[in-house]
Amino acid sequence: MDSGTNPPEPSQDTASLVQRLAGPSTGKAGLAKDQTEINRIIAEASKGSKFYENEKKKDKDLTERITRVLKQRDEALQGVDIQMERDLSQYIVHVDMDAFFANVELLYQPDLAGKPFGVGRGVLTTASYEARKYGVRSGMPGFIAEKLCPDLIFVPINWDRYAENSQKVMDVFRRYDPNMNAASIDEAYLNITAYCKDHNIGPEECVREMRAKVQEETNLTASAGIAPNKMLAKICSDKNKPNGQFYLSFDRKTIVTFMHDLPIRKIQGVGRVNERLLEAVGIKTCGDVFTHRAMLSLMDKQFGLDFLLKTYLGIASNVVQPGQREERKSVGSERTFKALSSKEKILQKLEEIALELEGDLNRLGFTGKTVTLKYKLDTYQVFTRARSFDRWISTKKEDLFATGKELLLPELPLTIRLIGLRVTKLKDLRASSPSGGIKRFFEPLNTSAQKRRKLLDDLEQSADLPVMELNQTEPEEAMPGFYEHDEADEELDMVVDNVEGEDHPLQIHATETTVVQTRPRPPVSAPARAFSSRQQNAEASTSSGSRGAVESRTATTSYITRASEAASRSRSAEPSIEAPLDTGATGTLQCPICTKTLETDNQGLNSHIDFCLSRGAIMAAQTKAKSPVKGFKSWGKKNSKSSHGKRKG
DNA sequence: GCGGATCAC
DNA sequence: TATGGTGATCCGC
Repeated sequence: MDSGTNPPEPSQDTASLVQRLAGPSTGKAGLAKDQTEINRIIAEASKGSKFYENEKKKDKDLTERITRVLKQRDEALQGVDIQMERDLSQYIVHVDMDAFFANVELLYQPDLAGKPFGVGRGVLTTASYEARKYGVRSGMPGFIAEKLCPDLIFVPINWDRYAENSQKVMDVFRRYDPNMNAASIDEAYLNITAYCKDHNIGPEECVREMRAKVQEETNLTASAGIAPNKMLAKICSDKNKPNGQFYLSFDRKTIVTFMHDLPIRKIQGVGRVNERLLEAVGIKTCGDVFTHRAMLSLMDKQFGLDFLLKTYLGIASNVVQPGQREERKSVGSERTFKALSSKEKILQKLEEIALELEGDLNRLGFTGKTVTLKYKLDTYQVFTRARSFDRWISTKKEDLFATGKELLLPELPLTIRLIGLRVTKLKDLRASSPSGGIKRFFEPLNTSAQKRRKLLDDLEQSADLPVMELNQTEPEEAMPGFYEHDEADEELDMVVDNVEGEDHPLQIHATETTVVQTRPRPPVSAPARAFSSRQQNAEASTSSGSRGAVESRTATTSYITRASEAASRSRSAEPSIEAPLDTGATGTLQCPICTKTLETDNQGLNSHIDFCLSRGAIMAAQTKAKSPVKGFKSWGKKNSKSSHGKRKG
């Protein structure tokens, strides 16, 4: 910007010095050119004076201090990495079946080979690889897929087939890790460390062998990722898909490099919405997290600094265990249909749903205390209405229907395209109840196999659960999800300890985490905030087995755009996303980390935050990580104010 | 506790 | 002309 003729080193100093000389009142309004010119004149006039020399020295000192701070910060983060290496001991594998539904269908309908087809109707759960060449993707509406590929063949869903084949596949996986975690019908996490050791083979060879076994026994192919933790393994399994595998070298440098250019969207828990929010603040890749760490620390409450930093460093849980306990939180049923306005017809749909729900509740052995009605208008706006009871509700269709009606009737008249009922605040009727045993728990579920749910429940149950676990312990303390608290936490704690030891402890007020929790953490992991909630979600969902689109995360352009448009259309306008920091503003700012009040501009604040970050932020983040997690919320207080009307169509 | 949102699959 | 279903979590009320 200014005198480019200066020697290399002073150039930077000069800029800040000039700024310093200009005094604290450099408003941002004046804007660059005028202000720089003014600053220059002031600097020129001050030259040679004692004041000038003193300021020069002060500026130099500050610059050096900042250099030290940055170095310290880098060392701290490096320290985390180094510590992390201690934890590179486990070979974690994520296996993902290739185009699972499509390839299973090929086993039953060989004439489909080489043809473009999709599984599903309204929305495709899977597209054959042939169809993908046309741009057809899972999650894509059928009519769009058809436009992309007029010859597309639509194959109806056959859950029985997928469940059966999934069983076979999982059985293979289990040979390599008895504690394998079936993350969904076509995905699993394994820890093959023990297997590799026992059989004296390397992880890559092991996985190659396993995938070959799968293919040999099921004629289905799988892709896999091998990495030191689940997050990385999952990302890696996508790298050489289909029918490939990717081994992420277990050294810090490789991991950091790997993460650096990785689109943040690849991280589990970062969906379309958060991708856009992060993009709006300049974060597209995991490396950008580091670049914008100062801003992110200010946005901690919204984004979850802890989660993002861990992600940037490639740190995540490496605990693999079967989806065990019955931690189901809800049972529900919903159906989409041609939009209806007639009260009678709508009630009929509701009754059908009530019947389905009754079946599900009884089959699964649950009741609950809260019933939630969900309906979607023909405008696609979704609403829910709930009612809680003091008692366990009756799971009889008539009673579910009655409650549903009670919730729905006041809303009418409406034009509705979906109705659903869900029961929450569950009670597990088959759990180690007062007198009963788990008796029917493993009893074969004979009925007609048309229900995918049942099949998948079978699937889960077949993962031999130790029976004793179930009746021995109080429901409360049979809490294995506890481990989900990954070792990363402990390691970070250690690192922080080290860093703290080097210097005087910086005061860290847990800014928003009211309490530093020393109590045992709640069931299931409570890692970072925000995104982590979705991680938990993913973890938890493994126990019930999800059954949605296979291979979902293949972003499609057009309809995604439309979806988000629709979403924002119903609200006010697109939230105008402004730079959260006024880059030139000077004033009283509060450091979000140490909560200290600072009289500085943004640059100063940034420097200060860097300072805090290098020593305290990680610890603070850890502290917070141990308490229940907050979210990834609206954009700060400033515009968080309700755009939140409760209107309905 | 309720309702809206987001996310995974 | 026709965009799914199940389950989980978080936040602001």
